[in-house]
Amino acid sequence: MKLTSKGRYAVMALVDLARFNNINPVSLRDISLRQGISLDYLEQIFSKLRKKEIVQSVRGTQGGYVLNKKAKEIKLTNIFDAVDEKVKTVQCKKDSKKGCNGKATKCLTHNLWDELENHINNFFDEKSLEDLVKDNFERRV
Amino acid sequence: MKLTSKGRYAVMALVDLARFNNINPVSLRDISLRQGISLDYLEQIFSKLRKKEIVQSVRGTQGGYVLNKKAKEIKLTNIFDAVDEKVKTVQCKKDSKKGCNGKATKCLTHNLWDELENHINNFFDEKSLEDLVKDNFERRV
DNA sequence: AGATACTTGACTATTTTAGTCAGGTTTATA
DNA sequence: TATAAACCTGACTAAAATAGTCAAGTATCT
Repeated sequence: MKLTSKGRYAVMALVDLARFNNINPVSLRDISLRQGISLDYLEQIFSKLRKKEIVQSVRGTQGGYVLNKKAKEIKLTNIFDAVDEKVKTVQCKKDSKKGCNGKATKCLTHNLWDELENHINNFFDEKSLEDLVKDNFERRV
Repeated sequence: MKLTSKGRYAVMALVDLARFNNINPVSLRDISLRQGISLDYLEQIFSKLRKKEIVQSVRGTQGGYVLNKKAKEIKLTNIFDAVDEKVKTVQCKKDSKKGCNGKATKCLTHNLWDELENHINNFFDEKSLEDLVKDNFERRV
């Protein structure tokens, strides 16, 4: 089980963005330079973040991106969701009423994966962008 | 982020094994049939489980596998570890003394991924094979 | 007008996953 | 002792996912 770069980059970029947010739109170019992430890749990522209304874009010179909500209201869940980084533990198809994979009963470990999924999602639900920025600021002092 | 089949299969197979453990060695063929996992793939998985001393093999006719420890003492951590299913969140190389990726400071989200890793591992550390077998038995009653 | 920066979609190399396949070795039992 | 059940090992591979790149725009500030 591995977290993908896309998810990590999205979070890194948003933390970077959040730190400068109050002043001006932040250009992807700046984020790219500061965080060492390819500009083209960032564009893909921000396109998704925009569609999910996590950021707003400002076109033209001096343009860039701005948070679309307060940092406090942006949870990790939202970010991962936007870039299609879902936690997925169970493959069992749920269409058959009670069982997994067409069998009559749930597979031996069905509940386990459900629990795990909840456990991880709880973590993501609780952490907000604001938390991350704060944590970062404090470490630096 | 996705759990791979190898990890899921390993856990499923061990739960299956644990249920019959007290009587006789359980053959992979039986597990394969009951759980719908390819025999060849199971062999790969059990080879790893054996090397990490989670199971013991009994060769020859009527042979199979037996748990090498009490179900209570086998934690999910051990299982995932054995089949190389580690939770890996951070890519940052740790060799540079304080920073990530050769930079002077930790990357903006370093602590976050560490926390997440711990959060997930806590879950794995606490769940034992026994818990899973019990949970399964209770559901069935 | 020109530069900056967003926007979109197609393309691709690499890696990982999820197995398969082939050819063993060991041992209980008929 | 022959044979079949079952473990054991390593090499191979198709398919999917990942991590990007590339190209060709469009919008807007100065």
